[in-house]
Amino acid sequence: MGLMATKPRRAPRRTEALSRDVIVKAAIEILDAEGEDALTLRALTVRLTTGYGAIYHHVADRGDLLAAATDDVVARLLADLVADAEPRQAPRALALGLFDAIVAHPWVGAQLNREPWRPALLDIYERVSEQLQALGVPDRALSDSASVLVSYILGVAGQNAANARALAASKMDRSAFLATVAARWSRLDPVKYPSVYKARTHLREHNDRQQFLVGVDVILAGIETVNRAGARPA
Amino acid sequence: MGLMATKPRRAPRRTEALSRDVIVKAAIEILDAEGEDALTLRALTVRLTTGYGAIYHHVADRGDLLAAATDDVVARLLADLVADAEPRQAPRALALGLFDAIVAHPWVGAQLNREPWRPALLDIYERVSEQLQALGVPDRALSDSASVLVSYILGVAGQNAANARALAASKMDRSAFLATVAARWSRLDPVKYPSVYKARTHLREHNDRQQFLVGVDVILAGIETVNRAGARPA
DNA sequence: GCCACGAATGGATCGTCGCTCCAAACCTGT
DNA sequence: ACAGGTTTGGAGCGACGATCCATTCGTGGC
Repeated sequence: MGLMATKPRRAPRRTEALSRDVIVKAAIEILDAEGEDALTLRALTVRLTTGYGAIYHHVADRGDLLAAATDDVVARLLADLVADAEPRQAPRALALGLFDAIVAHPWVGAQLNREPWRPALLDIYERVSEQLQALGVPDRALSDSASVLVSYILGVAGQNAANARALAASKMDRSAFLATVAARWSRLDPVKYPSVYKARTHLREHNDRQQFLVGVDVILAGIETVNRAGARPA
Repeated sequence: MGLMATKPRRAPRRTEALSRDVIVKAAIEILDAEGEDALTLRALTVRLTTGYGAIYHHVADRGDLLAAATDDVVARLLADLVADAEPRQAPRALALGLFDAIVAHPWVGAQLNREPWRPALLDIYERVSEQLQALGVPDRALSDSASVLVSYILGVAGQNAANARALAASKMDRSAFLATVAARWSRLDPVKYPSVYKARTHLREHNDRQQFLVGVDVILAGIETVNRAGARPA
């Protein structure tokens, strides 16, 4: 075996140590920049200039990584959202903070829906419960009330994630995409879909964030009404 | 070229004609029996004893197939749900019908969340709008009100789909799975999660269906309250 | 009666994915 | 110096969705 001068030595080791945290941060950057489908283990190895083994040494699997990224974003958000002094505004502020975070990171919305038992959603549920309790919701109605609000937030989060995915897949910019959607709605049969058809004119002035807030207000009003009226009939 | 007596003839053609509808029905059967991950094109070719080409001739791609299956289930459901004469009960009946359908076909919940612009959800939105209108919700508040309810339903649907996926992945039966979940909740830190911890005792007597209905009532009460109180301040 | 042509079909094949596995490289204590 | 454990890099596996093309069927024109 003579000239093995240039035998394919394996690549040198990374200088900075790898860690679960470094990997999660890199994952978040990929997710935010290119969407959830872009987070592949191969893309991660390229970005971190490492191999699969190194990553799987710190992370169980892709699901674990997505969950860790979601927990990270949600935990940071909840930490930043200091409790509003005004109890009546507190749930709104919390909900709006979640909404904004999910708009900024649509993949978080998808993940919360995919695995609702992970810490991220538990934290959210806990915070919502506390604020509803501070608002005067009786203990016996707390878990039901919190569930309604959390389910609503999850629903909106999921739709937001779906829209972001569709936008990314269409490879158009935001305004062109919205125009396409509006055009498709206008082509709907007004006989089969009278309500949807009527709503299409509002599409231009439509504001997702404001509509979300209206929904929160409706639910808060409903919680109040139900607990005031139905004060334990039994 | 002597003895080609047993040259590998391709398999004979199917006798009954293939069609988009036959394929969709087969997909629904697989989805109901084995969950959404089990719907692979290979499984479909086996079940239909055919090849990929035949399927892709009738169906654009896997997403198209899932959407078609969802549209089929939802359309059948909405057709069966004849309008309740009593307007106050109509939205509840609709919501409950959707809930039951999604419990029976958890993959429908996931798909509604994944692609909320497809006909299935449009139909749902339309029906909800009609019934809210019949209930006396003013036109200007219709789209917002319908959105809240639909988003809530979507949120619950998504959680249900997630639970079904987790149950299937765990390969346990339903009661063993619930016991595992309850055990995990009991191990939560009561200091960090006081509200969740308090709610754990209700887990035994917990009824998803009833909780869903409570949520619907809360939202309906909220819609009514908001529209009574805020009668156009401007 | 036959043939030509489009529609329908079966299956080999491709590229990509998540993940496993193992040897190489590194670290640490003795 | 060296042994044992930890961390790293990357070849390779099986499964997936999707494409592609040769084959086969059905059918309308002559």
